[in-house]
Amino acid sequence: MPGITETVLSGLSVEEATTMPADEEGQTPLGHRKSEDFNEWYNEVVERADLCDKRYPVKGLNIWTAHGWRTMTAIDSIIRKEMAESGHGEVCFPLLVPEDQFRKEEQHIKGFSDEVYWVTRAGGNDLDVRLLLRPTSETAMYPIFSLWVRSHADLPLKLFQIVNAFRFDTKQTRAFIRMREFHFFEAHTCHSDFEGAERQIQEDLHIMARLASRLGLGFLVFKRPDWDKFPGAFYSLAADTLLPDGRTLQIGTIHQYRENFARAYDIKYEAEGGEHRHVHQTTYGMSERLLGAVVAVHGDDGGVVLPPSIAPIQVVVVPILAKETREPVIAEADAIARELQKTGLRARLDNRDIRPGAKYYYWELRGVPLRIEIGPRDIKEGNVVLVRRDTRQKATVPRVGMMPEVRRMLDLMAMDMTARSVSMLKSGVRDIFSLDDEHADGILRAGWCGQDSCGHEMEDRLGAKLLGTLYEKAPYSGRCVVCEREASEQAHLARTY
RNA sequence: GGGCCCGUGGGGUAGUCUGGUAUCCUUGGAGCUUUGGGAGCUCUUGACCCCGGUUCAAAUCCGGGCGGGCCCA
Repeated sequence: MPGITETVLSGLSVEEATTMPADEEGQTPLGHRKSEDFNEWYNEVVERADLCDKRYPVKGLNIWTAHGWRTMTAIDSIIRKEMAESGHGEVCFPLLVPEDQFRKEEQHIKGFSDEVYWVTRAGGNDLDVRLLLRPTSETAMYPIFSLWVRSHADLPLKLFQIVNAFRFDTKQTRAFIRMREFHFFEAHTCHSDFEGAERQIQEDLHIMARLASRLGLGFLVFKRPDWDKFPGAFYSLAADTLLPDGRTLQIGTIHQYRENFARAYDIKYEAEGGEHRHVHQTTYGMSERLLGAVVAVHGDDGGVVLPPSIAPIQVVVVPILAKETREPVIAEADAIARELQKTGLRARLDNRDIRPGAKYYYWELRGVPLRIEIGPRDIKEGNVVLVRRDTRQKATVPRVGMMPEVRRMLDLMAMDMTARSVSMLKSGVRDIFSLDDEHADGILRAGWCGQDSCGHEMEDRLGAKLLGTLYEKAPYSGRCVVCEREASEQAHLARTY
């Protein structure tokens, strides 16, 4: 990546990038280093970067702060745009689901009943029909879908909502990654046949790819093993990204339901020939984990690093003030900020009365992609200083015509972030040929005959979860690491979040 | 599911064993001053998770509750 940057910035004055703002004693702005203690680093950075407040007195429920929420809703905006372009309508169903409605699809109940929150009383009386807080909205939506879908002309039905959902997860909670109340995107579609649903899944995968690219996240799509598919699904696909500690994080899921839910909820249409058929359904789910992944993958010892696409502030202008040159410098910095805003960038002037260095640390912690410094010296020379957040590379560029340079640097940063994440993912995949092989953290790849029993054996012996087989299959011929029968696929395993 | 640890200003902590004035850092507020990578000084706001017990006296000891963290399966 330095190669790319140097090429593009050639002709400009580029200073050596300072890798990390460690002081002489080696102290970093945060109390923990990402490379040494990822867990502590993550827990500290989400709060210090002002993305959330974890002091709400209920475990697993955090507060979205203004900065965190703007970042999350920026991700939502990308999703909404994708939904609009692919012909999905946005809806918003109620949070509460009546118990009897919930109980209609057997596998689905089995999968979720241990995790649901119940509302059993209201206004001092016990409820006749208990209500539950949606853990996902199939059971809220599908009885209504059966009213909405009447004929083939109503299909495909493509809807989505972005709402909060609740799951009483007993595992350790973690900001954005495992919450009991979480910010949830769910698309639900109905199709006249299986092929229609399959085409929908292809569209979802393309959306996943574009979104991940905008977030600078590398990912792999797996077909989950049967025992790990979504409760009620015919099959499940999942997008997993790799975090720096070698564990994977599921950031998106796509499910083929076939007619499973349609039968349980009686969602039928009249076909052109007059006969009545059940619809085929799919769902596509993502959550605030997208933000968690961005923080975990891109952050460094100085704080969060946000991709320009979702940064609430993309460029911060820091004036270098001195007593006698104060007014002209602020005026110039303000002019720059306004110009940036006119070109459509989210820019902000920081004219607080604190030292510039303090501002650098402050905005770096919050992940602002680009900083512009302007002081008396720059004004005299007709320059400004641009500083990238990810590499901390500084470039001095002429004040006249700086706007294209700002754009270019943001674009470069976005591309480099994606490239780094993809390369980290690639280098994190390792082949093993025996269950006794020493193996590092990361994604382990091993020949698999496809039998459940061999899959479980791998999980047990390797202490990892079977993510599944790659959805886009690479040709493979080898032997199952457990039973040594011929294998035409590779199982992928990892410790997961 | 099993085990371990911990609750002290907004955040991080000392004090708890051995009961008696609650420590330090940071943050917040005011002022002076300073500004090309976290400046300094002065003043200032702010805390012992809850309930009960023992005691002249409880952050400290005892019991219960609630909350939180970590490890293993």
